[in-house]
This record gives sequence, C-alpha cells and structure tokens, in this order.
Amino acid sequence: MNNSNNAQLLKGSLSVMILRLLEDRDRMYGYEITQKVKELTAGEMTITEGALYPALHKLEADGLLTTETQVVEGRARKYYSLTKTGHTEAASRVADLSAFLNNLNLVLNLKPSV
Amino acid sequence: MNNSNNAQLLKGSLSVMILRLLEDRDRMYGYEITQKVKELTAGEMTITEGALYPALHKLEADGLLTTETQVVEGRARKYYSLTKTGHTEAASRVADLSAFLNNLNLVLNLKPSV
DNA sequence: ATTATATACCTACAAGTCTTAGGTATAAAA
DNA sequence: TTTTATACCTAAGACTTGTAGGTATATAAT
Repeated sequence: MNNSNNAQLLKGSLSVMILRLLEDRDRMYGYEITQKVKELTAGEMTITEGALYPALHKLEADGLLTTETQVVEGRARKYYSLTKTGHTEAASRVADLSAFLNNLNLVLNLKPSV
Repeated sequence: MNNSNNAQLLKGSLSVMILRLLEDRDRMYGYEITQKVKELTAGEMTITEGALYPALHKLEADGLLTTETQVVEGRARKYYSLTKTGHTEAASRVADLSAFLNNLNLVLNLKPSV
C-alpha cells in the first residue's frame, strides 16, 4: 500500500481496510479490492499485490475469511467473504483503528484545512 | 507505541508525531514526549521508549533534529529541536500523513460516531 | 501477426518500524 | 530499604509492506 510518494507510511491498516470493505459487501476478490480502493480515493491510494495477497491469506488462515473460486470470462477469481468470527473481528478492529485515529488527531492537533 | 490493547497498529506515524510536537515547541526531551502524548490522549496512547529513542536518533541522523544535553535536578536531559531542514520536512510529512488519513477515512467510510 | 494493456492470481527477499525485554542511574516517596 | 518516578539507552525478534519477480487469459492496438 502506498499514498503517492509516501511509501510505507502507516502499516497495520491494510487488513482493517479489507475487513471494513467486506463488512459492506457479501464478497470481493483480490483484484477487485485494489480497484475499489483506487476508486474510493480517486487514485491516490494504491494497494500493492505484494501486500494484499499475503494479507488475505493471513486473514483466511486466522479464520476471518472464507474463499470460493469461480471462473469468470476465462479467468479464475478467488472470492473472499467474512466468516462469523470475521464479522465480530471486523467490528472490533475497525473500532480499535478508529480510536487510534482519534488519538493520533489529538497529538497531531491539525488545523481544519491542512 | 500502542493504543490500549491494540499493539503495533499503525507504524510510521511516530516520527510524524514527534516532528509535529516539535513544530509547536522550541524543544522537548524524550521522556517529556512520552508524557505529553499520554496527556494529550488521556492516557490512551503510550509511546514506548524502545520505539521513541531509536526514532529520535534516526531523525537526528537524518539532520531533522539537533540536540543539547542539560542536567536538571541531578538528571541528564537530552533536548531535541527541529533544524531548518526539520521544519520543512515536518510540514511535508504532516501533510502527507494528513492526506493518507483522509484517504483511509474514504476507504473505511466510518459512520459519524463510531 | 504481434505487442501492449487489463485482468487475475501468486511468492521470495529485503527494508523498515515497533514491541518486548532487558540495562544504567538519580531523586523522592513509602 | 524498597518502590516509584524520572531519564537515558540497546538488542532481538515479530510483523507489515514494497519491490520485483513469476504465470496465465482476454482484449485492444499496432
């Protein structure tokens, strides 16, 4: 993941982003996630595949995601969905990240239009 | 750095926090930074010394900070200040982090009071 | 016909940041 | 005398990510 020129700025947020995206959608496949993030941020944030796929595999190994592979237009897609545990964990991790961001803002004390 | 139970959530923000704190203050020493962050976040965010001191040393090595040691009440304090380059870099990195946080919020699409 | 681009998955290695877990030392409070 | 607060430091390992590759199909451009 990177934000224009600033590589590896905030680590640890990718898996939360994945979980959050899946809270609002039944299922997504890897490539779709990269495109959705690009779309949501007007091209400013890019999820690299070298970060995304290991992250997805870890979430699956941890029991938060399940997969089903499907061939669409001659290409295999691997769809990921939240498990029941995944739903619980997603809510928890999003809340943690949100709390962290609030604290970060308190420390940064940014002026309104920075 | 940690946010209550959530260890190593966001990496890469510590050095920006340090630079931002020093933008508003002539100088600070390490221990003071840990206490200031604790104070600003009502005890919710803790900067660990194992993260802080290496971060300070790196910022100094990169020419963004200068130091002057002073003995106060029998104990040595190492005060850090922004160099001229440090001031420029601080503004730049804070802007980058701010942009990243905006994009992160777009992806997380959090409801107002989460 | 061939090449480039978009789609779609994957992994290995290195870089970098942080936590954990120590260490040293002084001053003040219990 | 021990604990707590103050004040600095480092080493080892865990973890996440970027870089840089790899494979393969479909479509568009040359």
